[in-house]
Amino acid sequence: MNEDLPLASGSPTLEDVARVAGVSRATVSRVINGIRNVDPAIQETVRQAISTTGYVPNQAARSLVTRRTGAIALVVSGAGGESEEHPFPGQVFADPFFGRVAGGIVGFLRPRGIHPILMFAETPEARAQVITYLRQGNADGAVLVSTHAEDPLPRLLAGSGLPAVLFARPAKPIPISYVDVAHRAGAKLAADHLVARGCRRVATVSGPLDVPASQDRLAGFRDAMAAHGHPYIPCVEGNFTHDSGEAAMERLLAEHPDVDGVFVANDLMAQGALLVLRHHGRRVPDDIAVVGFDDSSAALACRPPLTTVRHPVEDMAAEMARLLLTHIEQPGHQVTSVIFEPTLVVRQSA
Amino acid sequence: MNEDLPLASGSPTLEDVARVAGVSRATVSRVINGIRNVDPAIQETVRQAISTTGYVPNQAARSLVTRRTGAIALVVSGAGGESEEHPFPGQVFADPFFGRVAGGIVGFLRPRGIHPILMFAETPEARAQVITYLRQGNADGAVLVSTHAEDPLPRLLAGSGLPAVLFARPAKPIPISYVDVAHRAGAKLAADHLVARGCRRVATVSGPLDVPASQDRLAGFRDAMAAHGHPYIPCVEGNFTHDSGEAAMERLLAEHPDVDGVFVANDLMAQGALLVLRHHGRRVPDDIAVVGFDDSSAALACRPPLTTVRHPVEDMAAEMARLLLTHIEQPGHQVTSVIFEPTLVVRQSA
DNA sequence: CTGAAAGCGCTAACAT
DNA sequence: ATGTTAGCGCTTTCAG
Repeated sequence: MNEDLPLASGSPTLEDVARVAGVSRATVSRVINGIRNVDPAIQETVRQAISTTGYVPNQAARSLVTRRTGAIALVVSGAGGESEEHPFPGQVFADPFFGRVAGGIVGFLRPRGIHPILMFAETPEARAQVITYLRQGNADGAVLVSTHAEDPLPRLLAGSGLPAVLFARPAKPIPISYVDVAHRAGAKLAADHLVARGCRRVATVSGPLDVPASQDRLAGFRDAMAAHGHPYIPCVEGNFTHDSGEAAMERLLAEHPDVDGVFVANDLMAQGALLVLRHHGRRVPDDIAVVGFDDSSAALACRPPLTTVRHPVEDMAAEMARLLLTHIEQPGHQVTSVIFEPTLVVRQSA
Repeated sequence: MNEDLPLASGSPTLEDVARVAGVSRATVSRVINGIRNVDPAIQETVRQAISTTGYVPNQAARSLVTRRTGAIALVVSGAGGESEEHPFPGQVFADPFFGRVAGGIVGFLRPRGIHPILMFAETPEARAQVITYLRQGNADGAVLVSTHAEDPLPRLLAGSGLPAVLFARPAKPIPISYVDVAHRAGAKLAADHLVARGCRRVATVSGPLDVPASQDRLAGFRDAMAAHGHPYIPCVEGNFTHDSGEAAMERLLAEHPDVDGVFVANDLMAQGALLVLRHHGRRVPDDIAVVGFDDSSAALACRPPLTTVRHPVEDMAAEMARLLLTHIEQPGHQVTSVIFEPTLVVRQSA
């Protein structure tokens, strides 16, 4: 090994390492990429050379030939029209839900040396930019978390032929892979629990009814309650925000003052509902039991702590990443959906 | 323009566009990169060729020669030791604060065609990976949001010579650029407001006292209260979480039952404090006034809505991105800090 | 098991 | 104003 050859200025390249180790570029490349058929002694020499030179591979050069970037896009998308209202994108990120998704994705991808590029797609321009960005080969594929039913991005993605996976089933059938939770089963868990604890006059606060998740939670809840002999379940529609939960609960109380149990379609709304109940002097769970959905950080911030249906977001996000990787590695892989089972987390609100 | 030349398989390259347009690669490159000195007629021909071929530039090839990736790392970092506790990284993302940072960064960077790569650096390995990742040229620089005072990453980054900017002043002096808010001035705003509304027995809940932001908010509050003739201000330390806010308020009430005003060092803790006050039957703001810090989404979720010191997080994040870009473009640029002035947002809690 | 050589697609001197 | 030509640093046949 030639210890003291002059290195070119700038950061060392394969060439430099090869010269120091007294071998060819190809050999250095082989040891770096862990390809066998390299003499152990030479391997050692090369490793030495790598550390004495302080060599790090140049990802651009590598990508140019392998056609892989080691990055994927993590797209948070809305339906559009939000551009004028906010000076900054990504307000939606205030929901702790997205942090959980990000955590799940990174947990799976990071050990594999892959990293997510964060993109918001709240306007038509932003959506077009996402597609262009992927086409330029800045990322090998995309995972998409969509907040609105009318979001056109899933279709754009499916049409582009780029590897992509959605969080949640699209509102209209689109040939694209996705992961989701069994919303109906989760709602049934809530219904069974409320009935089991003796609630007789049960109502629900749903999410926005144009999104499949909300529809399914509502339908699942009503079906389960019907099976328990409660054919009519009053419902007020919310939009998954804290404030809408308050408003919905307020209305429910006005229209059905005697409710003794309520299933709220997500924890953030349930938190708002709890505030309203307390304000009206209703004791939870004694006067009225409340079950949420998600088991987000909001559930623990509630008083009393919220009994809720656990949405395994991190596991789902990890699966989404895994699915994306198979689509990237096997371009012809068939469209797949993976459904997770929710569980009930019993705390004190019901 | 030669409409019907055979295109190579795969996606079209500059070469293909050039052939179709009947010009050289260099000319096509010039029009794509908006370099003048190109005949308008030829420009038009080239644009035509680009759209007929469906050409999109290959970013890897471009990066290889320009030494720019058009990506920066957005690093959320902790002090370490969190690896065993959580199966997934980024739990900290539950705090809406990070969503605001991300929004501010993207708002500034996206129009410039730059995107953030999300990285969590909660363990020593993860931190090393961040450095390696940057060295490999996967990103042109990093913005760092650190959650703990003992985080070693700022120092690693400063030592590496890679372009980087911090959110918030590091606990110990490090030669690295950062943006921050005038914590003392913000705390003074809170103090002045509490005094002006007639509070006489004032206390505070601070953040973790090993981080400069907490120290400064506490010191600024105490100084301002002293100036108003209140030399002794009781303080209970929290850690910026909802739960710690509850615990702190509980303790404050036990030790100083007669407090009539409290400055809580962030909104999440203030939310917890408000819950405790209500539980103890204290009316807010009549019996006791509460002022928070941040003006995060939690402030509006409080009952009553929280009077708080607005932390201009999005603007600060945008500035952080701007600063990083200047460091990337001018490698020798001097270390800089930018301090933002907070404002008081008066709602109903004080 | 190792080396030589041919590009990957693009930009940027340098010529013209 | 446009074309020619050299690479950027790496992987990967193909020989040996």
